[in-house]
Amino acid sequence: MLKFSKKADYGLMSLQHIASVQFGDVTRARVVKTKEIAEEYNIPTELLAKVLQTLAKHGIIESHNGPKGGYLLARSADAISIAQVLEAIEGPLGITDCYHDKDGSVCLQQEHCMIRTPLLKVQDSIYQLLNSMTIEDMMGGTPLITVQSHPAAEGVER
Amino acid sequence: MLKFSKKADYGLMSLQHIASVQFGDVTRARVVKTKEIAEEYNIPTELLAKVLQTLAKHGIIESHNGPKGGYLLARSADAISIAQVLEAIEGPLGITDCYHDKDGSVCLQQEHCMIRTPLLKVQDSIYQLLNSMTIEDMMGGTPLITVQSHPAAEGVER
DNA sequence: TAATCGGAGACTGGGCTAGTCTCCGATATC
DNA sequence: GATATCGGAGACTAGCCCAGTCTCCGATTA
Repeated sequence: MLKFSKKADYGLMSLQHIASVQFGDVTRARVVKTKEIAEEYNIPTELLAKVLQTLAKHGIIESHNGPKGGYLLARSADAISIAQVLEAIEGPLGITDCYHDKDGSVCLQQEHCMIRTPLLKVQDSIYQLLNSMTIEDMMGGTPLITVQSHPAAEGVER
Repeated sequence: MLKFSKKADYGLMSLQHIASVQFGDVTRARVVKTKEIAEEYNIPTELLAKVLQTLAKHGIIESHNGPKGGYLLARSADAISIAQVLEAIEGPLGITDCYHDKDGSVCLQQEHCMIRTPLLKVQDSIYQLLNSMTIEDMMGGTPLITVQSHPAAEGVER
């Protein structure tokens, strides 16, 4: 449950890789080709291409065509949050359907639904969590995120 | 992305309903029938039946057969966390596949995967969040969960 | 002008989700 | 003890979406 898609995994891996090539060792900074990432991480090249195209379209990475082309981060690694990457690849974050009913589809349960508001808070908390972590945090550094427990719920057994 | 399944929604709604019937007004405490919930919230009866059976099998609610039968919470509402409900219905929480490779399937990316550890921390944080909120929190009370931001990531634009 | 990049869209197979159907067993009531 | 009303359970189906493939195009550099 609550699983990331493979595309999201591939996207995060790629960004971490690009960041490490681009910023890890200044003397070797260069653009990164799709094929290079695909081979290193055993990802199907053409699927990865789609993921990178999506990230480029959302302004997270820059694309450069032609021979010697490839991708670069569009901004520094600490300015790219996991939430941004996930939203680019998988669309808007939404724990339940009823928070983005673009079309006319109305939640059949809404007349008596009591759980909408509490779940919205959960969703916001998850979003904050994902938005507070960046690509930089995934490069060797250990993330320092903690969650403040709800006092009334302490001691819920597992 | 990161969406709950409909079954999970139905399960949470049902538990909130059962809890409010059972504990909301002591003079009217009674067992709750599947059909009653299904009709009130416009949920397909037989699908809801499956969800409730699953919750019963996991010891979250008690079933009573026969006429005048139905369901009751197996413990108080503040002892049932959202995480427990989700795990019962959707299986173990796992943001990425590679955290529960029961069978021999091995992550093809694992040899160079740098994002495993950081993502595990994200997963734990989400779990804590879901485990700190209970059915009781969904009954009128507003949940008080907050997330402590990662200092280095503050100011990441959206 | 040719080789090497990314851009983009159509297409497909498979697995999962949501929902249906059917039959069974337990129990309360008369 | 017969019967009606509950839950228990498993097979089945339709549809959606994810993952991955194929193909062709445009841009750029040498």
